[in-house]
Amino acid sequence: MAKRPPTIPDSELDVLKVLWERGHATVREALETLREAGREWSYATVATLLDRLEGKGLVTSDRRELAFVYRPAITDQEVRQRRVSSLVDKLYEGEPGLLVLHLLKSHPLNPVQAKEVRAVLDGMLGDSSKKRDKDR
Amino acid sequence: MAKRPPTIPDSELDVLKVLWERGHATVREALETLREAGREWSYATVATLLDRLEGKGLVTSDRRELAFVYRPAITDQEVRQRRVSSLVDKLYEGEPGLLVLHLLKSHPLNPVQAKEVRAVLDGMLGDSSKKRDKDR
DNA sequence: GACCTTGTGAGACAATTGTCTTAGGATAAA
DNA sequence: TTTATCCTAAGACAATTGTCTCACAAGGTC
Repeated sequence: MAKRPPTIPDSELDVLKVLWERGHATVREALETLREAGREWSYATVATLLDRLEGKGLVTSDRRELAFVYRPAITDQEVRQRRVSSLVDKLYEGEPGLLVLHLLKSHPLNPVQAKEVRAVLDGMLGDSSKKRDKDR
Repeated sequence: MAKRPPTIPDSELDVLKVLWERGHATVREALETLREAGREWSYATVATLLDRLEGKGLVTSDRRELAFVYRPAITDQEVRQRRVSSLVDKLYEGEPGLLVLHLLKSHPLNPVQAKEVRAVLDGMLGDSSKKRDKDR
């Protein structure tokens, strides 16, 4: 019975992001980074959030010198993965294609990205199914 | 100051989905549909959820005969829109393209969808930017 | 009328989230 | 060593979410 992955509330996510960016941080360092990013939290709030993240196994801590140093124990990719899968399951009938279509329609890409995406798609489809008749 | 849109917890979303499917429903009808879909909720729970949804302005109710009849006041598209935007903002630096790329890599599409997506992209890019050199 | 069946209203209650206060241990500075 | 700092521990507290219980009203049934 795999217990389902812990939820990551937004506030905790913001803290986690700091750890991803910096690799590791003490409470105070995280606080400062967050301040710079516009989050007006108190020291204790950040400490609580790191604590909760540790409780969920999403960060680890080890005591160096005075303060605890926290490091992420989950990657940003992993978190994205979870969020996306959950979104697809909940609102797109488990069909990632529907989400992609929706995205393209409602959130237009810039040309550079669009091309990049198309390249990936071409790769995925493989030559046989392409409609590049001219090449024949 | 537009007050930010209300959050829609998962349980409420499940109820909302029933209304989208059916167009409208009483508490009992919603309960039954949910039961069929595997949700083992009590009548009161569904009533509470509909009530909360109404409090948030996401459904309306009018009393026909005995029971209240609830109808969605927000479309599924709207909800999807919100969730996707929030995801993009929170985990993809506001760049929908990054999400699309991620999706394609981690959740492969079936060929039909892939082609459909490519068609949309081609439309979006317009002829000028295509790399169909052969046409020149 | 006395009784069910359905439905609503009003809350209860625990878990999670968002934020902070306060007390006390270590460390560094005077 | 007295003070001023910085850190953690412990928990407070309100809002939101997930679920439910219970009392009571309105409509049928015998």
